[in-house]
Amino acid sequence: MADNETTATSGRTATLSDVARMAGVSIATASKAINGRDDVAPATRQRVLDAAKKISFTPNELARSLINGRTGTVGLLTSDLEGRFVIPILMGAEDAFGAGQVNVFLCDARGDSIREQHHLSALLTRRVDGIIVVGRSTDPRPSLGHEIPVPVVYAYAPSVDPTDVSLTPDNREGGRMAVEHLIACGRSRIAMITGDPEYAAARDRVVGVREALAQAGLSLVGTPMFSEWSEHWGRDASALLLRQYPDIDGIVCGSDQIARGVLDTVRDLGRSVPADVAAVSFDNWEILATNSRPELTSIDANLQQLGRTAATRIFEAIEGTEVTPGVEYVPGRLVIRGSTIARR
Amino acid sequence: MADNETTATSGRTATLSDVARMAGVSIATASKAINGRDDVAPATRQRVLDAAKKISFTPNELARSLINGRTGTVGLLTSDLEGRFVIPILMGAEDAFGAGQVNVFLCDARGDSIREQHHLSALLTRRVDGIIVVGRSTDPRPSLGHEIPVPVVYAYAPSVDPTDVSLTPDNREGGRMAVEHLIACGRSRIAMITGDPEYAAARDRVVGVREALAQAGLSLVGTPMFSEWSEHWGRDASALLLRQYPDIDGIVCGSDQIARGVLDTVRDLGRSVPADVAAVSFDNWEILATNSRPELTSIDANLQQLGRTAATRIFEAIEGTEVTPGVEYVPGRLVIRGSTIARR
DNA sequence: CTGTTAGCGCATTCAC
DNA sequence: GTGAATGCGCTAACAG
Repeated sequence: MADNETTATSGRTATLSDVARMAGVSIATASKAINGRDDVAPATRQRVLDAAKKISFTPNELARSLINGRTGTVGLLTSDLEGRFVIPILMGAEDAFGAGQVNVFLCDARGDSIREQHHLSALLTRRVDGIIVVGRSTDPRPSLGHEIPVPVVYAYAPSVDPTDVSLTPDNREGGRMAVEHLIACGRSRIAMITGDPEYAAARDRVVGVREALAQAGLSLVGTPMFSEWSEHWGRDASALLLRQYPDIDGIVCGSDQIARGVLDTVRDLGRSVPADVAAVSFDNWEILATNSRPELTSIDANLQQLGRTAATRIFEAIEGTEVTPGVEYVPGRLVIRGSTIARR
Repeated sequence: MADNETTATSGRTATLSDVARMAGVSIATASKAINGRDDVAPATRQRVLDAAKKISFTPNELARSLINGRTGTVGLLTSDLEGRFVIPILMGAEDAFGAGQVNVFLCDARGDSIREQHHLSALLTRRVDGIIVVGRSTDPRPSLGHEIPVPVVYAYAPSVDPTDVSLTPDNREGGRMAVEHLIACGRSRIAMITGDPEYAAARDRVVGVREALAQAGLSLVGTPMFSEWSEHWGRDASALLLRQYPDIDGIVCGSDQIARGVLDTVRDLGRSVPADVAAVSFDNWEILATNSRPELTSIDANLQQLGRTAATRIFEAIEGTEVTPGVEYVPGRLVIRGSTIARR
């Protein structure tokens, strides 16, 4: 039960020399045959391939990597405990790399810089070809520095160092999109309830919101309400807001969670969404957005796209292409649901 | 901008022989010095260490692995797109392995068996020391077979093959815990609303619920309501249920999402949770459980613990310890909040 | 204590 | 076309 026979002659995993011996050729020839080099006689190649299959030979990628200096692996260094951001990014990266071509080491630093350093050295020691650093907020994070011998791309949280390559959601543009959509829905008395003001995401969205309002000759009703990213806050803030400004007809919510709270309160107050008050939020966290009454119109940050782009940048850097440093802002997309446009 | 000088003499990453040359010793001695072997003169060791630091030498783990046959990596093969289950499991596994000691390749097969096969070969080619397979439900999944030369542990979704090693949440016991808690809260008219009957998780929990009720001389009010794992269903089902059996005083919900829907409806009907109706659910998905009114009492599947155990089993198998095959059921834990016991 | 020798598994010259 | 030789970076016996 303990030993896993490899269907083969030996008890160990088969090596190329096993294949060569079995096919009656040299290791070199076996290598060429298996790697599809064209300077091998068709008959010989077939013999080698048959032998390889028979003993279920699996090339040892470690040995290959040792030779050509590339491992076909990248490290994904994250601090995003919950995995809410990192997973879509990881999926996007896997897409871009092509499944099975490149493998990803996922390391969770738990927000601890010591642990991050440990993981970083582990990754370098394993000779990853590149590193994607995923932060847990869009606030700039410390750079890993330039002493790292492989390309590094910062995703979600940009690096504070402008000479690094960073990708982050365009929250300002997101704020604009939210307001433009509300205006398109015929709203003009628009307020904003958002999360923790310590977060750049919260502040950036407000900036965008104000810009779009100004451009339409409007301005925010009341001041943006900052506190926490929770349903509780959404409930409390909207109660206060609607009491103070009963004629509000549109609310931009800093997150789907906040929007859920807002919906609860509006409902409790006997008003209707979207007829009386329309709500648009951020994140497009499906589990929240598609289960509310009504469903939430929300701005998706396109994280999977962000992951794909990150992978592409890594690739380019590996290939030697010049990658322009700096922060690249990845646009979001508006997903329209029932909280802004009534279903019929 | 393109070249990353390694602070060192050459333009390439430093190797052990660079260190040796610089310290004026042989490669072998340098190796011993760096690896803390005790047959090196203190002075020599210091010279080597200094040299290594100066050219920022990083040992090449690939070369090491090639020699000792172990890579210190494991593969996490998942089909859980959303990452809701896989992330806690991954974190548990990282814990158990010890951060930095072992690195994890995370591969998402997207529920596609072709892609899974690709990832599997990629992992084997990279010579991972073990593989953890994480399913997206607790329904048994196909085995990867026994031809695999490294230990495999199935987590969350057990393997259909009883000779494989599997770990899965104990949903039956979870069902019992839920009912026992409701009974302890003084409830006796208990109903159940749960998700898709195709899921073993849904069925297993019902079994546990019935067992615990029977043991207390009670039985379920009505029949278990199966449909989907959504808030919508929770709302609809509870409306129906409470109309049919107005004297219900406890509801076991198949998931936190369903519970959220139930809470909405109970509230809409002018009844109070937990005073009139107590609700307990499954998953303890914090974002849902701690943001409702009242917060949800929920059964946590202890996935992080499950991940830790999975890693431990892999470890044991690698070390040659005999690991008993079969399905191991990991107990959950009850997290009590306001939906069963009123806050004061 | 230190250095020499021999590989780990494979790909790549370059003669034959 | 094929195979012997060389080396990727490192460790593990052995000699000295």
